[in-house]
Amino acid sequence: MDIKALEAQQIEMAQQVVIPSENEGYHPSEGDILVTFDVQYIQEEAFVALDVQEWKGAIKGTFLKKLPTPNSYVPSFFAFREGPVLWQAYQALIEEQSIKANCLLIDGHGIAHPRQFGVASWLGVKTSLPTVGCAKQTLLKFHGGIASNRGATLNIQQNKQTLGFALRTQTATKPVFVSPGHLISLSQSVDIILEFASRYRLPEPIRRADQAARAFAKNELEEGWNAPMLLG
DNA sequence: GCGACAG
DNA sequence: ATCTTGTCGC
Repeated sequence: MDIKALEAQQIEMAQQVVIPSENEGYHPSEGDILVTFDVQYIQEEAFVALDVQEWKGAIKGTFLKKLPTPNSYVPSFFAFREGPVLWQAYQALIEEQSIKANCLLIDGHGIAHPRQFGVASWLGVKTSLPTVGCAKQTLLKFHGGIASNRGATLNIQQNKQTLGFALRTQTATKPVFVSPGHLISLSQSVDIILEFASRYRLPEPIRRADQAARAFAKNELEEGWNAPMLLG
């Protein structure tokens, strides 16, 4: 892959990202469909899991799709590897299951990225849907300590602009890194992640998608629609 | 120049 | 992401 071309494309697409102010943009309503993505890779095959859940409502199930991976992974250009695969899987969810999302949750970054364009922003621009990124590692350095209680946050800034937060989802566990991808505010992004991370460090939909993708990659689940997995 | 670098 | 078991702790 040509890094210069990717960089140009990244900067061009980043200009399309919209991050509303605190009181505007997407705010989940009861019954909204939230779709959460995760991927496992074997060689150049991507095993994608889409967890479907209603806001304040039922866990609907998981859609599984196997796809070829078009691009290799280049650090800070993760969106170009995983983004197209997430996009294809979401199109299949619409076409095969007639399910459309009100908001997408991505295992990765939104605008908390060196060029403000993580995979959540990529998918947001492609779908014109609100997206939230939640990552286990940060790409941007930040200073200061974060309080140890659940709900504590620390701003992740670049050029004095807040791009996301380190968020403690459980008392005395490592924080996760939350940032809006598109069409949602910083504070709403944190609220959604905190709401979903009621018991573990990672939000439950991400855990479900991760587990489903792993089982799918091991051939323990079949491609297509799967009823909700039991237990936690 | 060297190391670090979401998934 | 993946290569990899049991073990410790809440």
